[in-house]
Amino acid sequence: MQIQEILKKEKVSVDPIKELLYQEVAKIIENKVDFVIEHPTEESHGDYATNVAMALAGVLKESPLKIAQDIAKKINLPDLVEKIDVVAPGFINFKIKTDYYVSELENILEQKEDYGKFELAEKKKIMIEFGQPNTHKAFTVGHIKGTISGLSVCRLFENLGYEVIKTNYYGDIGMHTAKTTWGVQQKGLPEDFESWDKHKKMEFIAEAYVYATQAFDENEEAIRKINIDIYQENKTEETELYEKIKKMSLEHQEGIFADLGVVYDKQYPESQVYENAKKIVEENFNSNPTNGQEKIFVESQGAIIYDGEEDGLVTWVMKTSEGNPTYLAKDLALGYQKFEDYSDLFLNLTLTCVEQDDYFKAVIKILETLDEKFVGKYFHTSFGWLLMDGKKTSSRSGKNIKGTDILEESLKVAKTKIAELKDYDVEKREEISRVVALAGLKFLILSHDFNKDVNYDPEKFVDFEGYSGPYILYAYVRAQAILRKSNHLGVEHPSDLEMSEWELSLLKWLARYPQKTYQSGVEIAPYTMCNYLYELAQRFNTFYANCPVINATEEEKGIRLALAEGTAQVLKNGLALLGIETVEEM
RNA sequence: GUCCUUGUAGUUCAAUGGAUAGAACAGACCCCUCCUAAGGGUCAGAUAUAGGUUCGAUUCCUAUCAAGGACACCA
Repeated sequence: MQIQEILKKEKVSVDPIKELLYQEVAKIIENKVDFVIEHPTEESHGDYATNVAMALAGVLKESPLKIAQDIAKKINLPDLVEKIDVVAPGFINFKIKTDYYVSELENILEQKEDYGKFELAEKKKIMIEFGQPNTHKAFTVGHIKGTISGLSVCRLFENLGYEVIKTNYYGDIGMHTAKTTWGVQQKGLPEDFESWDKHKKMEFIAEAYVYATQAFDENEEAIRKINIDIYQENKTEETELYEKIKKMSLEHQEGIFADLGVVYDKQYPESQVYENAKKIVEENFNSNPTNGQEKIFVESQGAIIYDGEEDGLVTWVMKTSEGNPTYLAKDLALGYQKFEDYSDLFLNLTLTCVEQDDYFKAVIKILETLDEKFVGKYFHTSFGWLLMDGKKTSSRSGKNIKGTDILEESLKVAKTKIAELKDYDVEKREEISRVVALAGLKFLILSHDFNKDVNYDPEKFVDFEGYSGPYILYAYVRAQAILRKSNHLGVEHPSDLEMSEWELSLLKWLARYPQKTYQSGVEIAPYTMCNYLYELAQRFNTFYANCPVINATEEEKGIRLALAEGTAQVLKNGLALLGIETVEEM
């Protein structure tokens, strides 16, 4: 089963009107056929529509239009339906009273930051593992993407009502650490290294890794020795250096996580699961395949492997012929560790780049085979690459773009842009640039389906106009400006007053927020939230251009101010789900 | 070769099996005496190919083509 299906099993009320209409229609047709209540794409058709007549036409052998008319006549219309229409080829459209949407707007203003939050009957824990950088190596753009994506998934799950445990699993052991240690040793640490700034230090480390990788073939023996010393925790000059680099890497990473707004609840260093990984492989190693033991790992060419053929998978090495457990074995140990630390864990979700899809199929399959407690609990989801100019970057090539580069670049562009447009003092400019830059980068990354790659054009950087994070922030800022200048004292919304199309369009879209947060969460799809928020900002901007608020007549003013306030609130709530902060001016 | 993912305007992305396939950027125009023009408006422009399922397919199925990824001792 997919994790999405499990999440969808929780009974929560997402859209009460939809549920009401569904029940009423269902009563009439007596479960003869599946149908849906949906929002028509074209809003002039109505607020809700159903395809029930078309679906029923095949069963009843009658014209869908006639069936639709019958149903429309028979249906017991809820009070909040203003109008019902039947249209060719057989759609039944429902128009909802404006009063309902006004009352939903009241809910927004009352519930504020709690608007759109779901509550589950039982608080369940979900662990989300994301980020996973390696120490002794550059923090790549992929890690940036993973961290930003993971944070958003955490926020979305929290919004669904789960208790989320943010987890990081970082690679502080293995050949890459040995390579880097060797590389640094060869290059020699500069005298004044300690006084360098952390990014510059890290750059030096990353270069040492590239250098060692290129020189690996001629120096394999020396590097492998370092690797063994690290694994065996031998005290040598090299392992001391290894520890020093590790400490520095971790400080560096923590700084980046903080910049991105992530604070982990739990961190698992790979070195910590190493011993257990060994044990798991040994305990499940079938040394004599002919004795009928039901142990799943076997010997092959000096290594211990998992033969996944029966399960439709390939062969994976569990323990190298050198005797070290592989990353897969360590991931198994990590699984056990997670469930030991949190025995009441409802689900685990590991979020990585798409290249690990098949690998995690094996991890999960093996975990489920080894222990029943993992069945239906351990999941993996992936996201596509962050491409530079349509191409992948590699941490081995010299010309790679590091994670910190795109953070710095985005900040630089935001600063320039603000300096061009506004005359804020330095402190204010710094703070606004920081928020705007992150909004731009995060929105760019989150606005794509996880199955797809994201293109980052280093020339253009990210857009600050149109479909972008700053566009949404800007709408928020405009709404806040209105509220600041209106000295509003609570908001009154009358009214028998006929609303304009722009006001109605905004009002109705605001009410969609809860269902969009739900969809975005259960489908693990932050991009759905991006699309919603963009359209909200768009509708607000159109409203803004057509409906003066502060200079409106007294009777118009009530609802318009409420719309501005409601929009600001929903934008803020939605952006928070993406891990994006707001600013009051920009 | 086997398996997985993805093919929609010039470009980057949308569209729980539904009504006229939506946006943004780039292009051509228009709008600041009015709440921040990082904005609003107008025009032009797209479902890889061939079958199938369905009342209805961008969406589901099959094949082909194209791009990317995974596939034994690196993580």
